[in-house]
Amino acid sequence: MRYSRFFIPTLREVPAEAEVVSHKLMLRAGMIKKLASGVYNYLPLGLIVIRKVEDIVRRCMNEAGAIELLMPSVQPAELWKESGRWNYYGKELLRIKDRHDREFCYGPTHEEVITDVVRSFISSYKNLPINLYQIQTKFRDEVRPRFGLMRGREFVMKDAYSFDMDDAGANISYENMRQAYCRIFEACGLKYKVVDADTGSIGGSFSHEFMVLADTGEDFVISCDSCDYSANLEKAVCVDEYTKSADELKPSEDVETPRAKTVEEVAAFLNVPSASIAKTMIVRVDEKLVGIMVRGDHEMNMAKVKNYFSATTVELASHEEIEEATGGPMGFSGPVGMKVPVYGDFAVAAMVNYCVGANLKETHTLNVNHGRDFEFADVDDFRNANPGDKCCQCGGKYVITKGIEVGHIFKLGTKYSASMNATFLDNEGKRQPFIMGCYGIGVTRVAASAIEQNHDEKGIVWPVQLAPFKVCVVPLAVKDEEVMKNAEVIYNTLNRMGLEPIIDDRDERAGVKFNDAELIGIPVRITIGKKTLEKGCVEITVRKTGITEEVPVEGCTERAAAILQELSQNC
RNA sequence: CGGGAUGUAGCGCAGCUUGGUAGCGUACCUGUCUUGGGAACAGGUGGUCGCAGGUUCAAAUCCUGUCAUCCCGACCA
Repeated sequence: MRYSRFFIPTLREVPAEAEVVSHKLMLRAGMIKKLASGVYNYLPLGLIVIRKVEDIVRRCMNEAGAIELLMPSVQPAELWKESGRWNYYGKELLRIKDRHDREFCYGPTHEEVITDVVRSFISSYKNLPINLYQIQTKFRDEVRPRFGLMRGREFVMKDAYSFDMDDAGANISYENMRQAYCRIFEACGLKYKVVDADTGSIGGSFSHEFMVLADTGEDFVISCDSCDYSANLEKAVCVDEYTKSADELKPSEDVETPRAKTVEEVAAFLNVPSASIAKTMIVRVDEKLVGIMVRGDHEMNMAKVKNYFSATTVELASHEEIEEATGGPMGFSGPVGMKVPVYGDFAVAAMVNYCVGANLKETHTLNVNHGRDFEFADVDDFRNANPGDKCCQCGGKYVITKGIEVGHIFKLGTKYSASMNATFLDNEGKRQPFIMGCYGIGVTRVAASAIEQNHDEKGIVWPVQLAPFKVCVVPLAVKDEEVMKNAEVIYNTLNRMGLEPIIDDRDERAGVKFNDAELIGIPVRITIGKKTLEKGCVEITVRKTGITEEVPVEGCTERAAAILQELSQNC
């Protein structure tokens, strides 16, 4: 590629809209351009990188025996009504109508469509298992798109769906995908972690997430410091490690706590540790209101609540609902006299003589005790894990790191095949629903997270595998015949060697070219200047280390190849 | 959806308090000169100041509404 004939609109300054590194650098490097909130143009340089990710994904998926197809991005409402998700999916589903007023949606995922395809054509166990995938643009009307490609509304995703005749087969398909995913992220040169995950609204029985570790990640990964357990925050199990204090129960008393609503405010006002306070959150589980109590220094985990009640929706109650449930205003809820059932976290169940809201304006009650003042409907794990908590597998300690979810695999079971009547005949001639799995990779998000993980103050430092160009040939004096002649020879040789070079043939000053090459993150730069050429040499600079070496013109391309080889192995 | 903020040239920003010819840097174009780390000089192109109302002789500036974007939170295969 010739730089002068290509289209890389780099920016010297960061557009004000960008907050995180990958977003800033993608804008500055001329990879993307925003069209609307969460909707981006993929400019040529960005597209090359996205295609690289797609190629790796495609290769690994094919090797794993999956078969590519392409489904429509616009889907009829009927299929979604059939699976029950038309109502369930909520506002994230972009619903549209055609000219005949028929309802459609822009596909956020394709379980319905693939199930429809498979039930139409596969009716015998002899054709199973099968794993079909596509790489396609999705649209999810996110409440708050942010961070550029990291959380866009429109994005490119690889989604695969497996169909098996029985549970054992489905487990094999799942494991097969898990391994394929590891190969994919390794091939992309990313540092990642596989974690236990909640199944969320896609449903199903178990699930793993693939997290790229980066400080700017939106997800928290809980892992154990002494075994291989890791899970996302929603899922990470908090064990009941508490022993109830044998302290004598004190009589309870109401105290006024003016203007103190939050646990921190109450703790500060009463001058007690927040761990001696129990907060009571009113949540709406489907249509029912319940109270959930967690220790003041803990956070309630909505996913755990949702799973405990096997609910479809769990939301924090509105102010009106809180008054309805407690008879008191928001901020002062407590379990005593509550009109709805109260559930306690393990940690609360071990507390004695604790402080709770009194269900009265600006009042809390001290020395409350369950068993005496109120009863729990049940006790379970309802909170987020904290660093230092006991590992649920080995008793080690949890540590917390940030990650970006780039892949998610689910074992779906018969969720869709049952609701959509997708069946086959088994070897006894009996009709059975397919056992399904689904497997997603955020292709555009992989590109963004690669930048989060690989950058410095000068710009992007692409892993060789994802670099839009592998070598940047920089002739310093475009008008110098000797320099240009050598640059062209080197460039052509690199091209023949398949090293995907770009030659910066622009009539720009050295600084401009160096800065752009560094910004867009080309792994290896070959600099051809008059001075070094007089010695029969060129310079090779490695983007990642910044180290420059002088090598003879003869053999400089082989040296570049060797460096690239080494770089891709170190990833 | 709750809270906060911002919309002025491709990008980054000033001007608004106290209404009176729309500015700076960068990018872009032309020329001279320069050429190993974002050169210099000279000249130039480009904006109905987000949009719609209102107040006023006069609105980027004041008022009302609206739209868009961003941040925090809630939510999220």
